Amino acid sequence: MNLRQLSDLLGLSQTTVSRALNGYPEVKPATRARIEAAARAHGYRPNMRARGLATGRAMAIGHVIPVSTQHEIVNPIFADFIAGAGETYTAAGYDLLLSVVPDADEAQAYRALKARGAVDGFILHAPKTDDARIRLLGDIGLPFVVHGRSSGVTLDYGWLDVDNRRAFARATEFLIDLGHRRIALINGREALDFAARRRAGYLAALAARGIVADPALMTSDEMTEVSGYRAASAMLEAGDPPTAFLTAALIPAIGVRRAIEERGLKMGRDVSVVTHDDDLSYLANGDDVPIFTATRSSVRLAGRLAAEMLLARIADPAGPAATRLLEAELIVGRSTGPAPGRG
Amino acid sequence: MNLRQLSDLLGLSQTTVSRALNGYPEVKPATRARIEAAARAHGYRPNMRARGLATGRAMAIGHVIPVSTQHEIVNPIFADFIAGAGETYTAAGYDLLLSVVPDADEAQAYRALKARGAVDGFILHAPKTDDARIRLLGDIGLPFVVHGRSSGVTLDYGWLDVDNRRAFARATEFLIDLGHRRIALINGREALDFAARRRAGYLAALAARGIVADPALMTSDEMTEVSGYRAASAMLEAGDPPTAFLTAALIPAIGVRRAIEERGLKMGRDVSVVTHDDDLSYLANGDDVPIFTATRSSVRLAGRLAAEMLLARIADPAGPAATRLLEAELIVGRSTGPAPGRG
DNA sequence: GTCGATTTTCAAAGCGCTTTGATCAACCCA
DNA sequence: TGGGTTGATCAAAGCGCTTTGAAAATCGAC
Repeated sequence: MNLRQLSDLLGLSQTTVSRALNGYPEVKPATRARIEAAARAHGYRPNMRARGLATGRAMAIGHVIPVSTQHEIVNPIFADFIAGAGETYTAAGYDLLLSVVPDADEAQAYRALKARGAVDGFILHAPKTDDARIRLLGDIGLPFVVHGRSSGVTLDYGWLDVDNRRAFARATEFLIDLGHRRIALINGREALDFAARRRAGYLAALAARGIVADPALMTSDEMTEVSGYRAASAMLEAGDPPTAFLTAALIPAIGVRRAIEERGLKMGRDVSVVTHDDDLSYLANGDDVPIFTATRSSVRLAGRLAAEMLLARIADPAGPAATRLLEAELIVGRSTGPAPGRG
Repeated sequence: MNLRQLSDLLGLSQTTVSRALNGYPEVKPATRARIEAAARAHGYRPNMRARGLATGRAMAIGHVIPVSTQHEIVNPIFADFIAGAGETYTAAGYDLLLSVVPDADEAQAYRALKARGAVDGFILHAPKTDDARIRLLGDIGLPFVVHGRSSGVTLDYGWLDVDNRRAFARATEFLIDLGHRRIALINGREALDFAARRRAGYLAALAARGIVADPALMTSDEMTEVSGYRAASAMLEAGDPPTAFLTAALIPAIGVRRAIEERGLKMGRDVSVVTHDDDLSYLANGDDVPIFTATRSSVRLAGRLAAEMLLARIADPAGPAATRLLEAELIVGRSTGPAPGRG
């Protein structure tokens, strides 16, 4: 059923039917009611391509996911973010267009989406320090919001981020307060902006308490179980091992726990662990009492909020881009305790 | 840059330019080359809405993700599947349209996508036993492929599935061969078809060896770390605890390991664990030697293959729907060993 | 009843593309 | 030299919608 058929059926012009359905005021209430009833009865839905062609709007938001043999951006965090953003889009009548591309083609993918008129805006994931994609999106000219920030980019752009620096500084202070001095940082890849900020927070907190950072206690890698396990294993085997670990996500934290327990040590007693927790729906950090002490910030909520910011900007592209900084909470679980020998 | 501008620029008609770019034969090679060069130089890309309107094809595939307060389908498996399917779509010039809807609206979401002409086909995720959505999609009339199967649905439909029954039967036999008799099944929600099949495989293997299944050793729940932990904890505390666990995914298996080690037991020595492993990119089951003995089948590959099947069907909708059954491999890791007392 | 103002409805153009049917030029063979 | 083919290009219609500008219907006041 298309607009012409519907309007023929009603004995009205397409104009009137279109206006009635789109809420324009110049339609007699009785007529509007009749039209709406007929539309509902016949399950009429405007063809989105035709409408898009006429209005110039795609009613869709683009998310470009680069896949690489090197790094995995297809991670669980992404799934929850998408779910959050998707809820917002659906409620607002927007679709979510996912473009999975080899990472070498990422820039092309953004350009193509714009040139084909496929989307009205973008969300940019996992920004790196001084991320060239932000400038690219600026050039392209469609509204966009960055999930995270990118130090070094001077452009005015919209973003939504967690205060990663603060979160990791607080986590580090928390461990120092428990008497820990040998605190390891198992970080994500520090080319990623959020990882660099976390490291800065960690270093600042150590420095503030007069603790000299030990390069041997800092690693930066993909956030997988195995990388957490490997890094922690190596550090625990070395002389003067850490008494506490700070990890970038729950999954590497699970690897760290494996390394700890494999050595007959007990997490929370012999070795403490604090992780960042993205509050993923299917990977809860325990229930009543969290397994891991963590800096927590819901990535799903971030998705919802970022989507709202983007839709707002699409609706009104004027003015400076909005930014929003979320605070992570520090939740105490069973993975931390006083440094050994300080009971 | 649109088609008219490009053809004006070249002094040709839109017809000729369109034909040249779409590979039709009735264009002089020299002209075609000139057109292609100009198109490339100006970054011309056909507006997908206009093209879709003219051709009647959306060049997009719909994935509907129901979100619920009850169950989490937004799971890590989904992310990897999407990544696999997305690669195929991109290579074929298709887009991936993700629709995140409250689960009560799922049927409406499919209908709306069709009515709005937004997609050329669907992939259906996580089918339940006798899943009504399959009939719905049949009614709707757009091609679709189910990731999984649905017992009880008589309709002829396309699907791609892992032989879950066989996989879990083999895993169970493997444990029996190691001397285990008290084998627990920590299953996914058995309303989901794949979970029901796994249970059937497990029960069949026990029965074949004359072992009476114990209802106290079978649970069925969301596949989270916590649910794995809880189920395993309860069973280990009870009288006559299991000596081996079979879990539905890596994440609950991690919960099971936590329960085991929390009791001072050692996984692989005191208690064995076999899990299904979807071979997720960011949640590898160890590296050289797997952490968990597992039935492994790449969900990302499944995504790629399912997408190929769907695109093939869109290209040629005639004939019976294709189906494909993948075999899971049984890989031996460090989480299994002889039943205690049989060393 | 009439006239101007206000509602309400309509016809038609246009969004950017594909595709049908026609035109025009070039070619071949009788 | 002319008519039938073939090859290359074009003008125009149409996809289903929104939106502009005009027309028709209704209304209020005299």
